[in-house]
Parts: sequence; structure tokens; C-alpha cells
Amino acid sequence: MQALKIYNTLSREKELFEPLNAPHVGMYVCGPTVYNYVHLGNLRTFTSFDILYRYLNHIGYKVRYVRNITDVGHLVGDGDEGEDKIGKMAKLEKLEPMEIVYRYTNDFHNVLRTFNLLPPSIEPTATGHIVEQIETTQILLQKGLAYESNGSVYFDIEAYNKQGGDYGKLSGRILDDLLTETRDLDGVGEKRNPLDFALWKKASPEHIMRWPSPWGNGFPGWHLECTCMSHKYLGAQFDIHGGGMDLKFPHHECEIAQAKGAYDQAPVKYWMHTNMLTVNGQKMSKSLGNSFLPSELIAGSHPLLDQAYSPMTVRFFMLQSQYRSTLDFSNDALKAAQKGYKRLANGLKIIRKMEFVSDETLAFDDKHLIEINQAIQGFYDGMNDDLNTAIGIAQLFNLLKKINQLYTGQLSLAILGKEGFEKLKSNYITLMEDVLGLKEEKPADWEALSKGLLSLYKDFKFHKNYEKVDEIRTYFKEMGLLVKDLKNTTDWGYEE
RNA sequence: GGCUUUGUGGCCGAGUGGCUAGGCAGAGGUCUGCAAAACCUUGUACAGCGGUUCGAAUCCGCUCGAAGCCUCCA
Repeated sequence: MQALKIYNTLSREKELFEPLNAPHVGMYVCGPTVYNYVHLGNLRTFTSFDILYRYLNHIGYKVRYVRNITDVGHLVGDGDEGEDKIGKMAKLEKLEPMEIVYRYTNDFHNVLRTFNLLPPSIEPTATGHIVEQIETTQILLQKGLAYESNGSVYFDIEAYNKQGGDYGKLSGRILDDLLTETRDLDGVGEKRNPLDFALWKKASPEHIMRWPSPWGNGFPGWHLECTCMSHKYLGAQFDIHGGGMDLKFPHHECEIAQAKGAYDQAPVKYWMHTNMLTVNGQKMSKSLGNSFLPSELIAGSHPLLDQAYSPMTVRFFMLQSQYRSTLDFSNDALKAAQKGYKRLANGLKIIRKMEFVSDETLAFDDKHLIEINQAIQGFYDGMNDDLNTAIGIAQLFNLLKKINQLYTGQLSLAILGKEGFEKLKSNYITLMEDVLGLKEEKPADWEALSKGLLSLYKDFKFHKNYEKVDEIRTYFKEMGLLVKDLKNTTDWGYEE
């Protein structure tokens, strides 16, 4: 097993990853609120955890990866007073909330598939776990860590900290400072303390999404779902919890408080947070209006884009930086990424078809084997150091050099030796495809090629070179297609 | 204002006490019908100012710049 180190937000240090129940690993990642299309910044976070998931699997762990879908409870605007995001969209578009949820859940899944992210083991939804959320709320009430107020239930942060809680530890906040800052704010309303957050909210008469509860009709608070679902599927304690940095406070802080309060133990061993994708130095976010949809990127249809970029180009671009660094989006950077990715993809295409051929007349030189081993080791060293995909990619380029040398005949297979070749081939393919998830993008539309081929066909036919004419017909036939000689033109069609 | 980061060559982006990151772009070369690709060679970078050290881009301090969180956000 590789000695993987990951940066734990809780300790602010890189720690050796030691699962609670090796070889099993429990991993929870905060998924999207499905009230709108996911943008590129969201995608970066999920891509980072896709790498973690892939790498853990690759080095032999059995991972249960839970990533939720938030389909209720996430409110618009300030704290606990705003409208439900999904309910709002439903009203706006005159649709059922569930129609909103499904539309954007489908979009989310399509995007992730396009960018070659593996699906999680379990993808639970908040609305599917109302019962669990009510139960957890009851436990917290019983323990005196929550209170009911006008049909809503709030988590009592002061009570929690008096009982030994450490609200603020994850994000480095000092409770007294938080209290001082928020004391001036008005509109505390139902809450004893402005920091207290909703576990259960009473539904106003016009609120669409509502469930019966011991406190009347209402809906769960946003932070609660993650606590309940991670607890249900991963247990009271699990290994990894991830999400974007912007969720550290208050969302993850609240999760810790709820779980510790209800189940008396710190829920998570390693907290991981991914950094933001920026555009011209500013965080990409919907409210700033600088976000791209993945579809706009692929189509090149956004005013800030010079051209279209393929999904794997974007994936490569993201993997060139470490997940804890901000990554600034720019056309120049993406264009450079495109060239880099295409080079790697060419390597994949080349090595996949290459087989070892021995040649007794050439002497084996272990220099190349050593270099290949170093590159492979370098890849693992990089990945083991808090998933440094930038180093991983750099090592892939070192392997690529050998592949290209073989391809162009500047290095012969015999000199490299069978062991070196097999290592080169299997590692290059596995590390690139399985671990980094960078696959070949084959041209989906072969219209241009077929046009060229038909043009040659016409030429051969005109010169009565029927051998070549038949050869071209065979190429089409192999794809289930048929060349058709029409009166005025030549075309292809599907073979019936 | 508080908390947390961050400032690397033309661009992107790793590294972090002494040893080549890598990619893109640029220059020279090999190859080549032309071209492309590929390969080889090529970059005296680490915001500024002090300090610690035999030695700092890397540690410490200050200054300046940037970002994130503190309110929904991946």
C-alpha cells in the first residue's frame, strides 16, 4: 500500500492517511444543490475528489464514496430567513420542485460523465432522508443542544460549547469573536443567538416543500442532511469528508457540531477542502456573473472564451494545479493545456497499439529502464504528497518521451528491453486513464474524413481504378456503411 | 476589522534550507518533397527590505500586492 499523505484542514497539516477500518475507506463529499446548472468551479471540486476516489481505489482501498444531492433546505440569501432555492426556482418556472430537482440532477450527471468522473457508490438526496433528519433533531433536543421556537428548531451553539463542543475549530474561528461580530446584527428573531442555525424550519403557508414533523409542517435545515446521510451510510465515524473551501464555514462547522452533539464523537478523521477556480483573479460564482457552464466551454459560446475547449483539455487544465491552490482561468492557460493534453493523448494512442519485438543484434541498456522506473516512482511520490497531480502529469510527460522515441525509431525496443517496455506501456495507460481519468477523445464526427474518402473514391472511379474503388467500399462496409453512386453525386448511407 | 491563504522565468504551474519539476510560447539543431509531429540542446525565475544560517526562492520579521471565508455559494 502506498504511503498517502493528505492535508487535513482540522490539523492544518499533511497527515499520513490511515483509514479507520483498512482496507475500507468511507468518504463523503458535499454535492450540489440542484436548483441550477453546475458551473466550472463546481466541477473543479468534484474533479479533485474524483482523483482522490480513483487513487484510493488504485492503491488498493475499498472505498465507499457518498456524495449527496441537496434537493431541499438550501435557502436563498441570508441565513435562515430566505426562500428555499429549489422552491423559488419551481415557482419561477411554474414547475413542481421535483421537476427542478430532476432537470438539474440530470444536467449534473451529464456534465460529470462528459468530464469522465466516476459515479459515487451512493448518491443520497435530502428529501429521501426526512425521517433521519427529524430523528437527529429529536436527539439534539433531548440532549439540550437544540430548542424549539415557533415551530422551528435551532441548534444551540452556546449550549454545545458549554458541553465541551468546539464550534469554530475547523475554520479557525473564535466563538467569542463570532458572538461579538454578530451581536450587532438585528433580526435575531426566533433564535436565542444569531449564530444558532436551523435544524428544522417551519413552513410558511406559501412554502411548497413541506413535511409533517413533531413541530408541525416544515422542512429540514441545510446542514442537517449531510450529518444524517453520512451517519447512515458511513457510520458515526468515517475517514474523509470533502467539499469546497467555501463550505468550511459555516456548513462543515455545523456538521461537526450536529454529529458530535448527537452521536458524541467527532464524525470525520480527515477534512479536505478544495480551493476555488478564479477568473481574472476572482472567484468564479454565479452571483459575480463570471461563471461558465461546462456546455459553454465545450461549445466556446461565452464572451470570455476565444475558442471551444474539449472536456479532457479542461480536465487536464485542472489537474495541472494542486487542488488546494486557486486556479486561475484564462484562454492562454487553456490553449496551453489543450496542446499538452493532445500530446499525452497521442502517446496513449501510440503505446496502446505497440507490441514488444525482440532483436538479438541490439544490446540492452538499462538506462532507459531506470528512467522509466524513476518516472513511475515520481508519479506515486507526487500523488502520495496530498494528491499532487501536477507532478503526476510531469512524470507522464517523461514517460511520453520514451514512447515517442520508440514511435519515431529513435529508441529501439530491444535496447529498452521487454521489462521496460511492458512497464512503460501498462503504467502509462493505467496512470493516465485510470488514475487521472484522462482518456482519448476520438473525433465524434467523421463527416470530414468520409468526405475526403468519397472524393478519392470518385477520383479512382473516374480513372477506372476498380481495385482502389473496392478497397474504399470495404472501409465503409466495415463501419456498417455503404457507398452509393447516384446519378449526379456520390454519397454514403447506412447499410440496410 | 477578524480568520485563512498567497505572490515563482514571456504565460500557466510544481517545489520548499544546498541537487533539472513539467507544460505552453521562444531560440538553435536532427529528421523531412513541403509541412507538421517527434527527439536533442537552450531559460542564470522565485514581490520588496531586513534577519537566522556555512548556505534561503525555501525559515523568521516587516512592507507592498492578490485571493478566499466571516451572508447563499464547490
